[in-house]
Amino acid sequence: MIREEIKKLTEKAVKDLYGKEVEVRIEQPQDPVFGDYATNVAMTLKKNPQEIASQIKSDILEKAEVKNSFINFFISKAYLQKQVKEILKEKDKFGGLKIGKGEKVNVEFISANPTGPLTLGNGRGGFCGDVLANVLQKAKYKVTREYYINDIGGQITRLGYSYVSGPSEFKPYQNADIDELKKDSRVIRAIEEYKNYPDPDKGNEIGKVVANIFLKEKIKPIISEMKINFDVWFSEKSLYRGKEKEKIINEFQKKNLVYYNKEDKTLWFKSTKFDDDKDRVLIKGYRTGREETYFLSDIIYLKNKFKKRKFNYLIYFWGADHFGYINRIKAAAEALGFDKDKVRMIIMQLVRLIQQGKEVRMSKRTGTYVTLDELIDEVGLDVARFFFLTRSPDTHLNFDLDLAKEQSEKNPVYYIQYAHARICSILKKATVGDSTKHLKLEDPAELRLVKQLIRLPEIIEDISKDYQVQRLSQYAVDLATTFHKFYQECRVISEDKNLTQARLSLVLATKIVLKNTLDLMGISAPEEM
RNA sequence: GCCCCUGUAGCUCAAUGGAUAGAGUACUGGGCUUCGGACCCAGGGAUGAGGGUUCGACUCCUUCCAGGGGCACCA
Repeated sequence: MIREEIKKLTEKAVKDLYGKEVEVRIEQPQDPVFGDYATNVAMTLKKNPQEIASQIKSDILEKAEVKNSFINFFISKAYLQKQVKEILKEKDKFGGLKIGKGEKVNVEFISANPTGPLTLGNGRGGFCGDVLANVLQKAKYKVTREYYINDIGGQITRLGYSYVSGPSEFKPYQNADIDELKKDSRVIRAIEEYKNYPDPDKGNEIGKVVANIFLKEKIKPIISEMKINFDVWFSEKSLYRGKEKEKIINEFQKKNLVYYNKEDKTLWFKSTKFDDDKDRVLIKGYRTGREETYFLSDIIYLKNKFKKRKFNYLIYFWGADHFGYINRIKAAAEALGFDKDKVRMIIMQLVRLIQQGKEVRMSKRTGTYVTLDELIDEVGLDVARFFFLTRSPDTHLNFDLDLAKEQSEKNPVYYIQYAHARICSILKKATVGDSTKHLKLEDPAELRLVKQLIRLPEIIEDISKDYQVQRLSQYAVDLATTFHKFYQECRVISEDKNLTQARLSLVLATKIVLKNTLDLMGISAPEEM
């Protein structure tokens, strides 16, 4: 990676001159007159930039020039020409890094309750989670994509009751698919059983039957339509099969981190010892039904991930409504002796539905209900993915289906795909020869394109560090733009055989990088459009 | 009341504390006898308001204004 190499060169120069070990930051200037890469190290060290610049010598650089106290680096042609060959050699491996060192990462996302269809918010978290997982994999982390199924608890019980006493018992998804599922023989059987033995817990049984059907027949198909492959579907219920619950409570007792309230028979975890606002209940008291809180499940789950399955990092994609949960989960991690900094939550701001300029609440009855599969049907998967992937998680997303439909034809994703199709069309007209020979690439448009190509590993590195997935779509657009400009400036197939071969190699390299980028985003790279 | 997020061009969004704040879209005007015009080129337009830190602030701190989310023995 060129940025890495420049960084090392600069750090060495600083060390040789001043005997200091410093971490140098290499950035990319917006204006090309300031070079391809630049550093402000002279300013931060309060040293003479010219002195440092003169100390840096390498054939990867054409020059290192000082302007406004920055040191500006210009990459040499020879280096760029060589990089094209590298890309052709690495093919789909290009962009890959080793920084993950094979460490295990668990990325948990969507994890929607199996009590209703997937929403736009689930789509947002789903696509971002999936793409982050792809990127981390590319950076040599061992990634597990995981879906946590809430198949136990109040939601499920209420869902079950809604089949017995009508939809009003289950507000969030009134009418949603209830009539359809009421005709299902499995559901009918569960309802019959309930009627024969009207045990309060049976509501839970019906709920479980419905939830299972929902998961299998509604959620999983949409997820495969989203082109997301989960490695693990983890059942919350399964957490209670062994003795983990008791073990954890014992451990907390030994560490004096729990207390029991006799009056209402609740067991509390002292999360205030770890930066949480208040203590949290682990075992519920006066309510009927289940005694464990969701929080307790999550503690068992966390331990399962860290201890039993030996993950090095846990990443959670949550909606903003789960914000308050961060501290208590981190508190639990600390209490169990894990490093809380290895538990990372990515909070996605909520998606609101807008119609005719006003926010509307989801409701099937009023016809203002947009589900994820509806969106994908309407605009296509590539557009849907790109739509969510361009926005930073912090953006409060106002979703207007009419606007999305109207703009889908102009979506930048087509601009990127068009570049790919154009490349394929050129490559059909000629054969790329021996690319190990010297590639005579000298035109500014050619060199700009190569510089853009070799940024992919840098993007992977940046995303692996800060999880800002939107960098990737940003990059894809930049790359497509640079290619289209190159295409405008330089004719690929011409009388000049050497030049044609050099340019064909460059075009093929661009195809590889573009395809790798689109693959990471889960977006198709069409040969023709 | 306390905690978190947001406010950038008409609209939708970018910008690891860096140099002249970038794209798309919309609008205006140009460019194909040549590899795909779903393209390219040019133009006007923006950091909510005030203080502060810094050589340097959309970015960090602070006050205010506006919007969203959270503050459960729900998930």
